[in-house]
Amino acid sequence: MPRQLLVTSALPYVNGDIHIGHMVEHIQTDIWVRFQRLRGNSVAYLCADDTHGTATMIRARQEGVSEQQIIAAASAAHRRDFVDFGCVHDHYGSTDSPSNQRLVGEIWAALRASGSIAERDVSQLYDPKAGTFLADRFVKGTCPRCASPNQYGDSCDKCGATYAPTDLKDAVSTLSGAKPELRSARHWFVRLEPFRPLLERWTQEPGRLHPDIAKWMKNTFLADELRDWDVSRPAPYFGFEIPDAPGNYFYVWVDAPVGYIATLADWCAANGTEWKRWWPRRGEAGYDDPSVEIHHVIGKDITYFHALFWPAMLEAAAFKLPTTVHVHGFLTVDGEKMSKSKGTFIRARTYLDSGLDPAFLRYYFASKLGSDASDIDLSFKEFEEKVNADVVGKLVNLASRTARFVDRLSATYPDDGGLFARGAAAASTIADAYEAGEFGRAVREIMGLADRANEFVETAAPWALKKDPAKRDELIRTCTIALNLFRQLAVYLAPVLPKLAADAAALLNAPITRWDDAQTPLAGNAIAPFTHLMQRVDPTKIAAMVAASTSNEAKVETPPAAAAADAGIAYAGEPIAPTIAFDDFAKLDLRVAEIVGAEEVPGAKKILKLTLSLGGDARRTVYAGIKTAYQAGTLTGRKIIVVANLAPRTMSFGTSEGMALAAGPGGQEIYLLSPDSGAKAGQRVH
RNA sequence: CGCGGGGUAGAGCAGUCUGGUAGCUCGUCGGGCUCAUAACCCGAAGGUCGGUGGUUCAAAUCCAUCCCCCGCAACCA
Repeated sequence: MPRQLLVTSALPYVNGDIHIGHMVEHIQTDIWVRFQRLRGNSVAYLCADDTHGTATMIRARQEGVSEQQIIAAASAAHRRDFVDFGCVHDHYGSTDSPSNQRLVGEIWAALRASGSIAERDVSQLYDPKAGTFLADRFVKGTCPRCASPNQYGDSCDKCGATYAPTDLKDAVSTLSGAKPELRSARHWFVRLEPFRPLLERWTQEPGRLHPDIAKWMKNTFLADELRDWDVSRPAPYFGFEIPDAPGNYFYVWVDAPVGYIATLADWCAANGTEWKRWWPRRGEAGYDDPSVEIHHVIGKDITYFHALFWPAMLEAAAFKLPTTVHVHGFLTVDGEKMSKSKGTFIRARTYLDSGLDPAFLRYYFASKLGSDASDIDLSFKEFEEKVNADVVGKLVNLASRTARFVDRLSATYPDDGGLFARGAAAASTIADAYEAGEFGRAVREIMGLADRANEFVETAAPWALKKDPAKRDELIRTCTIALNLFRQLAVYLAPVLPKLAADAAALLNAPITRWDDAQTPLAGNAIAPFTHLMQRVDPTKIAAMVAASTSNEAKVETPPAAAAADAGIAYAGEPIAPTIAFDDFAKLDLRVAEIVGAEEVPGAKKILKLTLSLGGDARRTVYAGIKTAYQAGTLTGRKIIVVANLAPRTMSFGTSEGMALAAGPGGQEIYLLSPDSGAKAGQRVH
C-alpha cells in the first residue's frame, strides 16, 4: 500500500540569497521526494520563505520599502533558484500569510488552554534612537574578559567567552550607533517542562531522529530542566501580534514551523483538497496511521526548534507529530567554512550564471551525503574529478559509445550472461539506501554497476563487430544490452539526475516513471539520434564562479548605512559631464583584464600595484588608488575593466600602463567594475 | 574526564553493531583498446586500520586507557 508523505525543507530566511549551503538541504530533500514518487508513494513537497523578525523590519526601514515588498522580491528569487536546480516544491509559501496567522492563533490558544504559558518581565538592551529592543547580534562592544573590541552581544570571537549583552563594555547598537540602555518589558514563555514525558519519548523513539542526534538531545537539553521558551517580542517587531497581549508579537521561531502547516493548507486550498488528510489531528483519520507520514529535513543548527519546541506546540494543539526529522550537517568549501572574502560563499545564482550544470552539484552532493549530521565538504578538485569520472566517463559514456552504432534495439532482449538481472537484483539494496538518506551508498552501488557495464562493452567490442557486416546481429545484440544497462542506471539515478533520466527516456523512446522500470529490459525500441547527454565540468567555469563570488561580496559587505546613501545624493554630488561625440567615446579602448598579481607598494597609502593579464602572455602593470578599499590578497583572479590605451604615466614607484575603472567617492567607498561572468581577459568593451 | 562526532594507502570514503586472509573511488606507475566527451578495460605500487595495554586460537572490529581533529546551536536565519 502506498505511503502518503508530507516532506518539507527548512524555510529559508527572506532576508538573504539562496547559497549552495541551502542547496545541500533542498537537493537532498528533492532527491528523497523524487525517489518516493518513483516508488509510487504519494508525496507533497512543501517549502516557504521565513519572513518575520527584526532583520526584515530593519531592512525595510533602511531601504524605505515595505516588508511585503522585500518578501515578494525574495520569494520570486528563491523560487527561481530552487527550480533551476531541479528542486520542485509543490507549493512555495510564505510565513507572512493569513492562513499562518490563523494557525499560529489556534496553536497559541491551545497552549494557553493547556496551562503551558508563563509571563514575566525581562530586562534587555534597548536602542533609544531606533526605538527597538536589540537582539544579541545587533549589539557590539568590547569583550568583558579579554577586552577585544567589536564583539557581538553574546560571545567573543577572540577569547571564546560567552556573556550577557549587558556585560559588554562600551556597547553600541549596530542599528543606529546609539548607546543601548537596559529596559524591562513583559515577555510570554512556553513552559517546556510539562512536555518532558512527550519529548523524552518522542526524541528517543526509533526513526524519529538519527541515533547520534537522539543521544545528543538526551544528554544535553533533556538532561537538565527544560528552560522556558521566550516566545514574545515587544513592539516594534515584524510578525504576528499576540491576540491576547496587544503590543507584543510572536517571536519568529513560533510562526516559522507553523508555516509548514500553513503552506500545506494554502496548497490544498488551491487544489480543492483537504489538508487534514496530510496533517491530521488527534481523532481524525490518519492520526494513528503510520503510512501517513510527516518528514522535516533541516540543518543541525535548528535541531532544538524542530525536536523540542515544535513537537510540544503540535502536541498542545493535538496535531500529529513528525514521523522523522532528518538532520544534516553544514557545507564547507575546500575544507573551511564558507567565506565571503575567499570567494567560497557561493550563491545559487552565481553557480548557475557561471554556466555550471546543476546536475553536477546534485550528483556531487548525493555522492557525499549520508544519514548522519556530519558536515560535507565541497572540494572543487574532487567535484570536477568525481563528476567527470562517474557521470560522464562511466555513465553517459555507456550510451555515448554504443547508441551511434544502431538505430533500433533488437526485437527480443538477448542473453547477457545475467548482467541485467544482477543489476535488477540490486534494486532493493539501492532503494534501502535512498530510503535511509544514505545517498552516498546508493551512488556507490550504482557506480559499481556502471563499472560492470563498461567491462561488458569492452569485452564485446562493438566497434570491432561494426566492421564485419556478417556480425550485424551481434552488434545489435551488444548495443541492446549496453543501452539497457545504461537505462537501468538512469532509472536508479533518476532521483539525483532527473534531466539525465528524461534524456535517457527520450533516447530509447520509453519513459522512466517507476522504480520498477529498472526490472525489465526494453526490446525493439527505436533509438533516437544520439546527442551528448551531458558536458564535462569545465574548470574555468569553477574559477569564474569563485571570482564572481569574491567580487559579489564587495557589494554585499557594504555597510547598510552606506547602501542607504541613496542614488539621488550620489548623483547630485558629481554632476554629469558635458556631452561628447561618439567619436570621442570610440577613442577609449576599454578592455577586460584579469588581475594576476596584486601587491602593496612600500610607502604608498592609497596605491596598490596590479599586474594585469589582457589575455595570452600580455601583461600590464597598473598602479591603482584602491588600497583604502581593497586588500591586495583578495584581488588575484578578479576580472576588471581597464583603459588600455591611456598614455603611460610615470609615478614615483614605477610606470603605470593603464587605468583600472572604479566607482565611488574614495576612501572605503571604492567599487571596482567587474564584467559579468564569462567575459575573457583581453575582450574589448563596446 | 562537559556533550556529540571522528582519526583506515597521496586524497575522499566503506568495513566496526553480528571478531576470521584490509576494500572501493580518485590520483600515481606500467600495459591494452581506439567505439566514446584525452573517455573505457587490464595490471602494479602504496596502509604495522591514531598510540598503548588487555580479552581471544584469531581484533580495524570487543574491553581499558591515552593522544589528536571537528562541532556544540534555547532572546544568532
